[in-house]
Amino acid sequence: MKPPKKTPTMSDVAREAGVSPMTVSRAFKSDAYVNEETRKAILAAADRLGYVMDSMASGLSSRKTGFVAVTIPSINNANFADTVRGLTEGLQAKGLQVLLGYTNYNQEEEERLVRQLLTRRPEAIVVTGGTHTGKCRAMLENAGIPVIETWDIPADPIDSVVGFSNADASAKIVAHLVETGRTRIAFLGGDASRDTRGFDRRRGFIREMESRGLDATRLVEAGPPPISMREGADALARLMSRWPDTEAVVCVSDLAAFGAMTECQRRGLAVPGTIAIAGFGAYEISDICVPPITSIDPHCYRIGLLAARRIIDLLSDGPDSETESHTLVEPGLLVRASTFSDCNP
Amino acid sequence: MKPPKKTPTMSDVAREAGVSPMTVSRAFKSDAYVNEETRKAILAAADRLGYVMDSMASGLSSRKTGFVAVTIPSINNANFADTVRGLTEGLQAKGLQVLLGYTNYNQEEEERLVRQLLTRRPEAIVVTGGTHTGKCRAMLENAGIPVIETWDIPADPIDSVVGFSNADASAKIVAHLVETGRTRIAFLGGDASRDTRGFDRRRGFIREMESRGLDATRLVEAGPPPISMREGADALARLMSRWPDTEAVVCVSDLAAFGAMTECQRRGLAVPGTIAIAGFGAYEISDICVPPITSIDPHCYRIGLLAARRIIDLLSDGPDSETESHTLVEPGLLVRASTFSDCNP
DNA sequence: TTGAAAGCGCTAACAA
DNA sequence: TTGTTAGCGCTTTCAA
Repeated sequence: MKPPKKTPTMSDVAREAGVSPMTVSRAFKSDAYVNEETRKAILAAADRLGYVMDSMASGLSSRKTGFVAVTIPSINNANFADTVRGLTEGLQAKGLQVLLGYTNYNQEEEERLVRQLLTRRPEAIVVTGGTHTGKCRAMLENAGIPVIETWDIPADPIDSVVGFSNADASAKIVAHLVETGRTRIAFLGGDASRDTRGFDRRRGFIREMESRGLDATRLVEAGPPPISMREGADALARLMSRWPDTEAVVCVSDLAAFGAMTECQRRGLAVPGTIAIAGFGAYEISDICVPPITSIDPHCYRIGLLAARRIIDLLSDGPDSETESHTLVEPGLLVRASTFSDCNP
Repeated sequence: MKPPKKTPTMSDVAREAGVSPMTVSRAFKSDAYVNEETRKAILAAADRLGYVMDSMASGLSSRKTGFVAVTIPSINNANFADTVRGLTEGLQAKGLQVLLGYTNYNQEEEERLVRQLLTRRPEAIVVTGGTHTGKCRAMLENAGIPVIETWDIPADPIDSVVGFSNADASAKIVAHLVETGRTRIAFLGGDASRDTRGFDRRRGFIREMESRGLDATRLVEAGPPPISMREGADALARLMSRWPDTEAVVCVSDLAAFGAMTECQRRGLAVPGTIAIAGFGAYEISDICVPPITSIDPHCYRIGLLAARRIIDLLSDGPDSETESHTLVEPGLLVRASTFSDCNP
């Protein structure tokens, strides 16, 4: 299976085709001037030899690796996966390839990862969130490439931003719950210390509750992120034993929300009759479960796509920038039956 | 934000530290002989300059890029995400980095992707499944690196294999359903033509049904993969209108199974009383939903981990191979309340 | 323990 | 339209 012979190089192809290596190089870049017949002959020779370009060597020489580094908190999350899809698809047209890494929701891990990724000399880097360790931030600032922070509106951005306010998203949910008659509302999220975006959602919850003169102390912590469905269920159990008269729960994500809802089903608590439940993320499950769960759509795919556009814009050296340095992607409120009886099918 | 000065090179660090570039190179490889004080001075100089190694140049020179290429059908799937986690974590100790790409369950796309990935000169490549286009297979065979096929037991393996029989997994489910008294059993899956693993599960279903003398024609197609929860729900609706007396459904994945179950809830069909539902993949949702769904655990993370071990084994040039060329990871049957009343909580 | 020379596979820049 | 020269940033190999 493993032939001992080395992989052929451009010179091998050149010899096979009877041209110089440079001509082979041109033949592989579609935009270069090469005689059409020569190109055909070269491509045929390459095919005969099973030649595959070495884009590492190419990148070293041209100073264009074709990589865009991307960090996400977890690879096992449909939201971030959608953002990565948006990036991949948006970047593909320009021949840019995503180099992905995940941080496990951990800033030290992010620092390690960013260092490793920069080692590959990406042409741009996309990070999730706007909070980093000092060293990580310094590396990003000194990398000399476009940096895009996403999924957040950082107070002090490094460079470009494509994101939304997690706090405002929570506020939107609170407003909806209050408008539909609830006042005893709880927030179910992760430990305040680790998940910055989850923490922002919690902050937004507290701010909005207090601004409406409501009690904002019903806060249940479900452990470090990511919060699983199971943890959502357990947290709901704790919530109901501590504050049994709770009328609504704002969950840090749809996964926690769905877990909480299953716990309600097990306990015979009617949703939304006895307790209303809201999530975050517009995961498929919140749309299809019974009853469907009210959620916030952060437009994950779109965030990726806009980040890709911004990168392409920054990398094409014309000064005719068509994208903004800071792009706000306004999250949408999806009102569904878990908070609003008239929505019931 | 973007300093115009170029990123510093090893020579810059060497000058700053008053040594030769070669010594700097050694200082960064922990296993090389360098005076401890010299190393400290070099690392300090590197820090002062904000130096980050160029592993592309390093890879070109040493012929070791540190990449392991990995292709999965979809990035938005918890099962494949777990396999990637296993790979990433298993490879990390040896300083190998996963270079990930996804194929959208499409073999032409896989061919394109494999070509692109080989361009980066990975030291090994892991692919999902054992069916590829001819060109793709040829590229893999000629790449001169270890190739691991996963999530399948290919009839004609390219090189190493870490997987399981999708057909046998289905058969296991059928056996369980028949043993618990069902005979009118349906299979709910994707279009037969596209998703090879889904097709294998369907094949296993038919084989097992027929071997038990049961009718194996209740087959509903839910479109091209991936099958969403929504498609699972729609397919169940079609199933019940075509064969209303169906007693059990074997679904191609837990996501389809959960969608199907929500449809049952909407129609007032009792699960498992009226109809039993089984899935595949041991996704979290099948464990927590009400009732929990019987599933097959393919041990996704373990597949990734074992593939990583195999790669490390193959790459470390000692002939003392501790791993098998073909590793079978036996899937586990998770019997839960959606097929078995006594399991009800 | 350190350094000098050569070159990994490719492309920019120039020349023909 | 094609070729030549030089060199990208690093490591291998050999010598000191």
